[in-house]
Amino acid sequence: MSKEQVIRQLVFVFRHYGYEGATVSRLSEATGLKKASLYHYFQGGKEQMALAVLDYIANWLDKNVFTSLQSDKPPRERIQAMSQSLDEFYDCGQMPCLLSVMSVGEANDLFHQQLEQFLNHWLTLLTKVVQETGVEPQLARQKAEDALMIVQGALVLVRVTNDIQPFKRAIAKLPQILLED
Amino acid sequence: MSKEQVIRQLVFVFRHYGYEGATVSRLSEATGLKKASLYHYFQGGKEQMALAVLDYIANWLDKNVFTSLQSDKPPRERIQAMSQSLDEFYDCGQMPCLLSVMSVGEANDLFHQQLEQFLNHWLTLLTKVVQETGVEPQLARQKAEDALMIVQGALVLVRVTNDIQPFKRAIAKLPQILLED
DNA sequence: GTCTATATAGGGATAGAC
DNA sequence: GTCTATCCCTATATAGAC
Repeated sequence: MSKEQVIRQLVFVFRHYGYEGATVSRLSEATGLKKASLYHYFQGGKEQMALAVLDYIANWLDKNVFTSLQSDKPPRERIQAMSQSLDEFYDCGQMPCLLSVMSVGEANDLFHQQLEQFLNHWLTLLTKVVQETGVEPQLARQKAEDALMIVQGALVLVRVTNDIQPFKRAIAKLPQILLED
Repeated sequence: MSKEQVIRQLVFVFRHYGYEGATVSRLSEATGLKKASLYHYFQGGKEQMALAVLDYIANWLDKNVFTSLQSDKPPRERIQAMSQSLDEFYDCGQMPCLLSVMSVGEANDLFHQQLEQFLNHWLTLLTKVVQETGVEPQLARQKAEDALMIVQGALVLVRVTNDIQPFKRAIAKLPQILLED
């Protein structure tokens, strides 16, 4: 089992249980590796496992979302590409976001820097795309924030109601939020 | 110290740390009561403390938000009253929402029923207000969902960026989301 | 690399004095 | 009602065999 395959299992646990809920026992069970083996891969312990997960997620989004945001296609197509990737990334809203679950409690103390940097990067890229459509910088930034807000909010609603429709609608609404209104 | 005052301190810890992060040690420190004293108030232990917190929050929102949603004033005024109460309830976005932090991991297993029932109640009341303005039931429900989504999403953004402006804007936008568009 | 076994700290929870 | 002292369990982490 490659290290990347291990990390993918860790991702699942951290996203669903949060940092404090992601016990080494659960991480061990999910990966099929005994605790000592996990510590062989990640000598910094659970904190390093979480960092590896954050890094993996940042790379995935960079490759699948941010790249298409920066392509040379028209803004609308780039937004649609992002929407599609997000639908996959959040598994139709059923997979929680690390930004949400890692910005709470002890995890927030440990990883705030990474989370903030990542979110700002995302917002900056989105703002640029909106600006290209002739929108003023400040308003473009607000639209970018609105877009991420509705996605994050939809994920909360889905978790609580077990209904993925709000997420589907939020994703479908992204072009309108960013390009119209 | 009255039991209500104790619960108010518990609320703070659960909202900021989530269920698994809200250790009895932290709860003890926050309330100024030693562990054994907490167990005197809440014989069901930490789970009962969380239930008391959920109950307290539900009552607060019922009294301060839901009541004004059901008043006999015009819809716009009721929405504005709700917005104002929410600004207070979330302390300008700096106080996390239990719906978000308790819908993760073990807490979600324990409290899903309460969370879902509460959220559905809120959505139903909001939907009714929107319907009164002549909007079809299905669209009214979507507007209600959009409103709660943007608030929940704003709370995530505030936690990660340490900037309360997105929350302020989300609150200010509620009348538009619910009554215009 | 992966395991069993174990060390150490902190979690939730209780007994019983005051 | 509140406390000190304590129990048991699980959490994180490590040692060392294979």
